[in-house]
Amino acid sequence: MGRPPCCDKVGIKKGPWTPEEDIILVSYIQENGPGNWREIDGCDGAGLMRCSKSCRLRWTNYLRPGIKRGNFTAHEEGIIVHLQSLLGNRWAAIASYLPQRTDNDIKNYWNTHLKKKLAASSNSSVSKGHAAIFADDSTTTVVSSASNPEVTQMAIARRSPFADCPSSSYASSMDNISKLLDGFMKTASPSPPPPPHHHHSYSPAYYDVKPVVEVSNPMLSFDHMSGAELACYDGVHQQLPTSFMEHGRLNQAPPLSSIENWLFDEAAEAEQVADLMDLSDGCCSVPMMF
DNA sequence: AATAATTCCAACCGCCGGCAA
DNA sequence: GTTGCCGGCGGTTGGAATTAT
Repeated sequence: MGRPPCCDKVGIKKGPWTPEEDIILVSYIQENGPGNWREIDGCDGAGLMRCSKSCRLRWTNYLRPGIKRGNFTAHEEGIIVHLQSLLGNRWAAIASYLPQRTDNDIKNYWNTHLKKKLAASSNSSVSKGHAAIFADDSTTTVVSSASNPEVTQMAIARRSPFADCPSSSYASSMDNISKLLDGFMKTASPSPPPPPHHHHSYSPAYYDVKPVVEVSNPMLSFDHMSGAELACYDGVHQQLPTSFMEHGRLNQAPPLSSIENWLFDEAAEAEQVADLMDLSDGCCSVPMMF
């Protein structure tokens, strides 16, 4: 016998999320923290007629803290290209090196941009051992694709259970949510967004209410006494969940292995080259090597 | 201005491993 | 030990947005 069955699929909503649903989901996670997806779905607590899977996806790919949206930088592009050559299509593993980007984002970017560039430049390959990057009209492309098991394992190991809580600051997502709320308030009736549901008890361990010491961002502050980042929800400053703290920017990344150092050193090198190319008005006839 | 083609990306689907009952 | 759910992952798709004709 396994676990009791999840809710049936009758009445489960699909398709694009509405601002109202986002608000409800954010409110629920604000109360309960990410991870209790089983309890979110349509037959239970949050009041969303969405399956837990859909909620998790919406959170991890769109609403979660620290997500950076918009164009990829040359640096990010270089890292993706480089790691893809080493790891293959292990988007989650690649995303662990770009905490501000979701695996879905990286996958989309690869499929819509980088793959084409790879195809376009595959005729003229230059290698440096395992991978070669080219510059063609302001872009970079990888050519070879030798898989490296050591790097693969390393990347997988980096994908911690808290990988959904990125090593970037909470602010960018608070910004996301702020924008979301702003957009919602503009379109919604004068009545406020639905209040958080309280089907689950408030957990002091998860959201400790702390006095605010310093506020540099309307939605984010910092408690020097505890070293905790405080998020402002509903006008109340609350300490971010432990998972956020452990993997937030306050937490230093684990020591890099030589291979990781190598990856980032070369990525940084690529960025410098890209910057130089930007300065030279996009003249990219010079091959860029990793 | 209208239509077609292309691009982009949010969301869904199916599979798998881990784990709870 | 077995069963079946949950969470995570990668592949795929549908439709909105953008660009080209």
